[in-house]
Parts: sequence; structure tokens; C-alpha cells
Amino acid sequence: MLKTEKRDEIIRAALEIIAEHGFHGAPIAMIASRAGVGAGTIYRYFANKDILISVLYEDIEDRLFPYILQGYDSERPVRERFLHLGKALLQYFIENPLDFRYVEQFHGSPYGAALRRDRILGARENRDVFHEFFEEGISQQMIKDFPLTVIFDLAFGPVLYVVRDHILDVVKLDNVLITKIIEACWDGIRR
Amino acid sequence: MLKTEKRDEIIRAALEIIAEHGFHGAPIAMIASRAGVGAGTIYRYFANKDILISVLYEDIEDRLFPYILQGYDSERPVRERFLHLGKALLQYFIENPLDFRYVEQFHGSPYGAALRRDRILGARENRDVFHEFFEEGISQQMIKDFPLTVIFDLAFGPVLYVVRDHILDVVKLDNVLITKIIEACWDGIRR
DNA sequence: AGTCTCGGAGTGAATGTTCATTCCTAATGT
DNA sequence: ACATTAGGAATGAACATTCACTCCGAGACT
Repeated sequence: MLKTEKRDEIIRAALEIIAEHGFHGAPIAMIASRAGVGAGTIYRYFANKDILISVLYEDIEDRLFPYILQGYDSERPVRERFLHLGKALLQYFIENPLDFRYVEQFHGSPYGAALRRDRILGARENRDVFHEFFEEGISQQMIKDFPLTVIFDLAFGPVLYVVRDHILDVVKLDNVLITKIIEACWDGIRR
Repeated sequence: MLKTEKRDEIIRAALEIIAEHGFHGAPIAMIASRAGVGAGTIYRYFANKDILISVLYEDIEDRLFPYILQGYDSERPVRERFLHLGKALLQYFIENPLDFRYVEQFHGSPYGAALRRDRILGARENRDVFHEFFEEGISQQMIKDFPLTVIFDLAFGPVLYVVRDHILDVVKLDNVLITKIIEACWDGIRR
């Protein structure tokens, strides 16, 4: 019944190594030894490396969305909700830099390009939260009338770049700065 | 005297293949055949693949900056200059999608991480234009007072994401939309 | 209770492939 | 003729994937 345990170890190890060394510098043998399993074992859980890589990505989304939705209240005013979503996103990646590094590499690579039509952050059930939120904001005339995709880019593009800088240690983010940044994002999309 | 010619072919071929298939799916043999040269020839021009990859990146910057600076007039008002820079950046990548795909992959990879402290767009002489521009904008109280890095993220993060969407064909950008987008970026950073 | 059998999870050495790089020969120019 | 440049087969290293084997626990049998 401990199936999950080994599988989790493999996923954790793969995340660590790929985030740090890229898809390149992450041979199966290395992942296996970091996970404390035999190389062959990985193939008992994942048909091949590509599939491991995709599953890993979905795994991150499955942790990210619940985190963001914590304390999200769709009854609150638009601006307040935006600040919540933006901050939560920023915070999640700051707290989980490996996830960020991984997502970043994944998106830039051909693996990620396969996700094409699916929006940058998620395409599962949860995605609807963002969807609905922005659509409501637009119809309430609180948010500029752009295609949804563009609104995403305006709203969260800066957030992701700021996270990168924080991880690369070129900015030091504290709570005050974070709030100011998300407010600036809001200025970008609000009417 | 045709030294340059073969070299350019190699660079072009490498750009095409890497942009499309990633650093992965771009074996030297494939680059060579696309360039119409022998595999060994590549090594007459580039010591190894890593160096080819870095040179390729620098090459892109060397084309990007002159393009952006065309018609840039540091005497014009801050807002106007910002609109110029933003549009030019967007336009360059729309016109050169391979360059964009390449830069994107490069940044997300460990190669790019080596550029750490160097700012996201350039670290050569030209970089100063952006530098100076934002510093001036801040001291004139036209632009919000954030660390320079953050200003970059707020200003150009959205632009790069929009370009990605355009290339992935999830938005259709026309001149009107482009202008509106850059204006929204301005709203994000202006006081 | 003790012994035996079976099945499936786990292993890592062996395999075959893919690749960057080298190096010797051919071609080209001077 | 000589020097320089190009070519691409040959080389060896690195890697993903496979597979023959080990190990272990849960039943079955005595």
C-alpha cells in the first residue's frame, strides 16, 4: 500500500534535479539515486521520461490551485479579490521556488508548448476561477476590456517576472513591496 | 572572404532548429545538415555546442537593440518614450518569432540562469537606454518608485507574455490592440 | 506452528541508441 | 606546390530503457 510513497519520492527527486539542472542535466540514473530507488523502479511508475515530466507539471498545478483558493471569497469586491489572487500566486512561488523553476522551464520548452491552447496557469477545473473572475470584472466595467488572454498577461506577467527576480536574488521582496507590486498590476488592468 | 557566410548559415540553422525543437531536439548533425555544411565545419566556427548557444543569444541581442532604438528620441516626454520602447519590443518579437522562442528557452534554461545578475533584456552597452529612461522617469515622479528590476518586470513582463500568446496563436494582435496593451503597461508603472 | 510456493515489486547491469566531438582526407584557393 | 577550409565517417561517452534476477510477504499445505 506504500505505492504512493516511492512514487512521491521519485517525483520529488525529479523536481529537485530538473529545477536545478534543467531537463538536460537530469538523467534518469541521477533522479533514481536521489530518490533512493533503482533506475528500473521509475519505469514501474512512469512509462517513460516524457510522461514523468508531464505528470510532474500536473502535480505542481494540483498543489498551486488549492493554495491560491484558500480564503478566496467570490462575494468580495473585484479589486479585493484581485489583490488576493495576485498575492497568493506570488506567495506560492516564493515559498516553492523549485516549483517555479520547473514551471518556467516547462513553459519555455517544447513540452510546455504542447499545452498551447490551455492557458498559462492551469486548464483544469480550477481554471474557471480566474476565468469567471476576469469576465465578471470586465462586465462590471471594473477591468479594461481586453481579450481574456491579454488580461492574464497584463495581470500576472509581472508577477511571474518578479518571482524570477526574487529567486535569482536580484530583488528582496517583503510584504510591503509585494502589496505595492500587486496594486501596480491592478493599475494595469483596472479601468 | 565568405567566412561570414557559412557562419551565418550555421547560426540561422541553429536558431531555427533550437527555437522549434528545444536544446534537446537539436543535435549538431541536424543543425549541420539544415545549414548545408558538414558537422565538422561547425567546429571550425564554434568551439562547442554551448558556445554556439551563447553566441546565438548575443546575436539576437545585437539585432534587437538597434531595432528598438530606431526612432527613439531621448528628448521626448517620458510617456511617449515608453510607448515607443514597449511597442518596438513587442513588434520586434512579433516579426522575429524564432528569436522570441529562442530567448524564451534560453532564459528558462540553465544557460540563461548563468546570465543571472544581468537584466532580462540585455546587459551590454545598450542596456543603459532602458536604465536611464526608467531612472529619469522615477526621478521626475512620472513613474512609480520601485526598484529598477521591478519596474522592468511591470513594464515588460506583460509584453513578453503577450508575444508568447500571439506566437501560440491565442490572440490576434493588430495595431490598435498593441497600442492599448502598451498603454495598459504604462498605467501599471505610471504614478 | 512451521514450511513451502507464488506473485509481484524492486533492482541495476546490460543493451542499443543518440550524440558531441575528433581527425583524417578531399577540395579549394593562392 | 602549399596552405587553408570543408566534409563526414569514426569514435567514445552518455543516456533512456529493458530484462533477468532477487527479495519479501501472504497465503496454502502439512
